[in-house]
Amino acid sequence: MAEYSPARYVVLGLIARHGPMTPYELKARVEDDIQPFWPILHAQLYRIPPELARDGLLREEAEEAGRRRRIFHLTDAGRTALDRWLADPDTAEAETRDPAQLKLFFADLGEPADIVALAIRQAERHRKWLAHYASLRGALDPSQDSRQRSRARLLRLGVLHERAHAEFWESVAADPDRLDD
Amino acid sequence: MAEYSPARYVVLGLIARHGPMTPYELKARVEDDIQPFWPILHAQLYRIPPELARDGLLREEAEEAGRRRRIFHLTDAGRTALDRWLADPDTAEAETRDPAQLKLFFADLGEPADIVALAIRQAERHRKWLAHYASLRGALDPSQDSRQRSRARLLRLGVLHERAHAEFWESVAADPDRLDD
DNA sequence: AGTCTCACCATCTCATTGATATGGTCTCGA
DNA sequence: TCGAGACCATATCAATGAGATGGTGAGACT
Repeated sequence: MAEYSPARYVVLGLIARHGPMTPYELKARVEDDIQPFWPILHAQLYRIPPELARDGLLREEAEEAGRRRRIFHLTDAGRTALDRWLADPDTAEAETRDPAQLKLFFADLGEPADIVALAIRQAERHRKWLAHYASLRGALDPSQDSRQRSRARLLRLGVLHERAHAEFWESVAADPDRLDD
Repeated sequence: MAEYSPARYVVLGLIARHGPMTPYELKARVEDDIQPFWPILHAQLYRIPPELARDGLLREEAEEAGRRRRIFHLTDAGRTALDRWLADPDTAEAETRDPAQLKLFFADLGEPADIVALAIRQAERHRKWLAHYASLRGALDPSQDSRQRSRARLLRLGVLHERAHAEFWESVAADPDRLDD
């Protein structure tokens, strides 16, 4: 059984959920919903679907009229691969790349005032994301269907994550040497 | 002024803090302390120092005896570049790549039981990291010096982060449809 | 003394992704 | 009808990812 990168399952999953799609539509959906926990450059979304089609997990269909965009459909093989991935509770470790934590790590090499300036900006940034996730969540009606519930579940993590980080940076701005949680 | 990637400042910072180093020592320090918020493949730590040396930010010195390892020293130009980076409160956005969140995002396409299995593993994983950070923090004496305080500050974020995630996944395992925080 | 073994250390290669520039196409309003 | 701007797609080159491979030296053991 072939091993695919997570980005490929993003493509399979989006098409499974929303129906046949062009790379351009994939790009829009990834930017809106997926970027925060799995960033994908838009160019990738033009490279990946043809590869999946070559492997039989998608089927390409050229638009008849006008722009003749390339529309990708899920095949049975694609659905099977997706199901297998979803059913597997094993996952690779999460990876984070946060330049702000890097600067904090090396803070002892710089001026004490730098920490505060950094912390103020970070707190602001995380507060913004927190508000964003909270408002997205507010717009949902999770009693509706399993898709809304799925979305609400993940947005809850977004809220908790951003809240923890916002509070951390705020506390650093207020007192860089605070020790307790 | 040239723009360097964060990985380069990791190299400059580690050498600034601990003195002249070989790539192998860099590798060990990165794995121990930096991996969680800025992963770097070990091969990079053999590519980057010669590049920084070419640009004058490091100076290479071959070991005299025995293994003749390549030892890299910080130059004045390197120290200046590092200081400028540390003093700049602007940073790029943090990036996260978490396959578990991806599976959670697409959970509505799979079986309800999959969510629970996934959540149990994730909770376990985050609990482990939480214990790890807590114990590292316990081993510090932050009244000592600014380096220990710096370390303690960042470990506090690690603790808060892992706690938030562990609690989230535990709550998902217990009740996948829980809505409140 | 020889040699064995393991930890230590370094580099190379090929595939994949990152970053971004470039360029075509359609719609709509002036 | 002809611009302007949104929509859409691909190409290019650099950087990083992933991991295989191989040398070196110190101490253990015969």
